[in-house]
Amino acid sequence: MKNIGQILRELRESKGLLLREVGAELSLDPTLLSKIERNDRMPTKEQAKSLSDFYGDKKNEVIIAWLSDKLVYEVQDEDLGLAAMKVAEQKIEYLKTQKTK
Amino acid sequence: MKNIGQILRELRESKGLLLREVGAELSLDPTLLSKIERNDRMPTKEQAKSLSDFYGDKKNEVIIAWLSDKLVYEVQDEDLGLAAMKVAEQKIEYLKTQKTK
DNA sequence: TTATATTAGCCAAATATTGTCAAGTCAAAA
DNA sequence: TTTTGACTTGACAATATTTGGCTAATATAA
Repeated sequence: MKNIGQILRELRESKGLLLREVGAELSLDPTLLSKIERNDRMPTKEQAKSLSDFYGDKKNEVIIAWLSDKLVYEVQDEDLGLAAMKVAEQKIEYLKTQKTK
Repeated sequence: MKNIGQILRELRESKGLLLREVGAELSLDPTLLSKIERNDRMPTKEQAKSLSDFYGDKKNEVIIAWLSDKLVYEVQDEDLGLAAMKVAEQKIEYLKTQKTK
């Protein structure tokens, strides 16, 4: 159950790349990427997208980690967070059935 | 599976109150409350709190609807939204076990 | 019609997020 | 020990988003 930062750091290191190398490739300031990998900054949607593309495999894993981290952040200090999460799940499932109509 | 706006409107109408009456009670501009009840604006945490307090019963229901709506909003047009939601749930459950230590 | 309730549009103020720079730490190489 | 290179940190300006609330429009009912 990894967070987006961990995943990105592991992916980068597994390829032996430097922050500045990935940064150059994606026009992303290396210090910003550093923050992202330490979960100090949340990547924007575009950043998450281009990072997941860049690392090729595990695209969905990256996006899911990013999205789920945002969700956790949203309810992190709410007593009813978990309950709300379950309701939200049902709402999404319901919306899905609606869309197919 | 109601959204926050529906719930608030139903609660208000069930008590026969006007937007301006509830607004006056909570120092909330009636036009803002109108937007909230139509899901045009998301109430702030404080507004959600004071509204749930105001309506007394169903406090948790109001808060859960509010939080879950925010969560749904966060992933609404993401293909992986539901998958991310499930991961987020696990992350929260994990964080809970950590806190009790 | 007139009065009252609600909704819609708009925009300024407040708040939050983002990108970037300069300075800092740390470890390994020279 | 000094230097080098990779990364981290803190601060701040630029941007973007959210919020509150005004005025005007619309609806509903007497």
